[in-house]
Amino acid sequence: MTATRSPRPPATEHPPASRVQAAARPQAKGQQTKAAIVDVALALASQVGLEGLSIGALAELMQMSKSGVFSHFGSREELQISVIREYFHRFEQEVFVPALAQPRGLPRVRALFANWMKRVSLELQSGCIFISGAVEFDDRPGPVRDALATSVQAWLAVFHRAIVLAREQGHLRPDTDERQMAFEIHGLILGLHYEDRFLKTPGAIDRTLVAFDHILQRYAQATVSTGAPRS
Amino acid sequence: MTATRSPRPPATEHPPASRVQAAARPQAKGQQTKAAIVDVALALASQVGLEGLSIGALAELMQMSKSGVFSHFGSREELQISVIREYFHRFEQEVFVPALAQPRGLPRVRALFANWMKRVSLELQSGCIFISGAVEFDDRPGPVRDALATSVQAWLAVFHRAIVLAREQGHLRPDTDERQMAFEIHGLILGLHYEDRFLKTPGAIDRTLVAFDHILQRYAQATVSTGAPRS
DNA sequence: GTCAAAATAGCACGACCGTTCGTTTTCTGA
DNA sequence: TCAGAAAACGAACGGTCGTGCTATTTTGAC
Repeated sequence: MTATRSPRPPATEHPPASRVQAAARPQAKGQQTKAAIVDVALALASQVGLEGLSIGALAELMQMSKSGVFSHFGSREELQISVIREYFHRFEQEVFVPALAQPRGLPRVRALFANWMKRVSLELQSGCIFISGAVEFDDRPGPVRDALATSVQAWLAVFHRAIVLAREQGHLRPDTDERQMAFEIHGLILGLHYEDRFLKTPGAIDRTLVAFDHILQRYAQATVSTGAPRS
Repeated sequence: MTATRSPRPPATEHPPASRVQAAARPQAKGQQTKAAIVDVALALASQVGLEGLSIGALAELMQMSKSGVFSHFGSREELQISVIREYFHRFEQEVFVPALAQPRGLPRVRALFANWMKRVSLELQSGCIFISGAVEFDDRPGPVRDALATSVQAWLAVFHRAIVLAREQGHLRPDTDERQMAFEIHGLILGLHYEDRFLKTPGAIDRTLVAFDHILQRYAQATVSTGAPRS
């Protein structure tokens, strides 16, 4: 409580200058350890949730002392926020970046959706923090919730942008309400997460694909190919 | 899924015979207290989740001792299961039962959906345990998870049944895949919960209503009125 | 009013929680 | 090589957790 100063360990934050010999001395020991902790913490939080993430359990997995782990973050909240940032980064790398290989428009939207599905279904054994976190923090204000909401909104904005591009490319009907379409697709992802991961409904993935097609059929410009030939 | 019979536990447990003078001696003191505890526990769990539900906090709210609360359940898991059963019961009373006033078919489906939306959106300040619980227990096997899944599946089966009736009434296209339709609507509810309750996206309710209309337009029998004139 | 049974209280337990702090080890750069 | 800094440790604190146990109180039927 006192702690008016908070010495602010530089987190990852800004790697100030250094950067020089790059490969040779990639980062100080501390940063390296911290990254390893966040890595394990993310895996742990994917199983037990951000709220279930405990420093003791994390220390055991890391074969470190509790205080050793703790000192890298200064508080549990900061650890949670680090995990959220890391998850966002991976989400970008594994969902967004690969989809850029597809041309603007419906093909890219399809790729984004397919990658997104993978992140959420049982294919990955680990859960989606953006979904579990939303439930855990939906009426618990604070910096963790803020970080989570910011990350999610950033991703949703990216997806929305891809839809806008698809309309501009003429792949979607000119009167398409892109936000409405994004909302409907987001619902599909949440449905997939629920039915596949919790209820383990057989065929949930296929249902999601069919539903996605239904949405596309509604919004797609009839005279133009919707992109993927079959697959 | 299994649940060939569903023995229908009458809420609290078995009030074996008694039942006789009904109104005069409604229930033993213990049952009464237990019901009051479950009532408060449900409200608490709606805010902090089933995992966040703690006997200590509950005892304080009840102005009872921890052991006094505890002895009614024998374990925390049993408390959680009691809460789930109570939530299911209220869900039935507030979502399902009122919709029976509507005639079979699309009108009843619409009513079910409208009541379901209310349960999930911010109108009620308390969260939906079927949704938060799914995330908390999606990879945590055990009796609590089982109770939760059973309740959810029972409700989804009811909703599915209403759709089947709607098709049989000729309100939906004869080739309607009722499970697919139910899946898509379930996704809408989850989307509403996420965007309204967590992201607080403005207009989430309207987006949900529009999306519901889109689904109806896809599946509805074109030659027949879809039921509700406007509302 | 009596008395057994049911309900509740009180207390203690071991475990784990996040956090603090002083010490010790390890790393790093000149 | 060696000092200074960074990192990790270890023990402890005050809490809360679920759960046993034994008293004590309350209840309800006779």
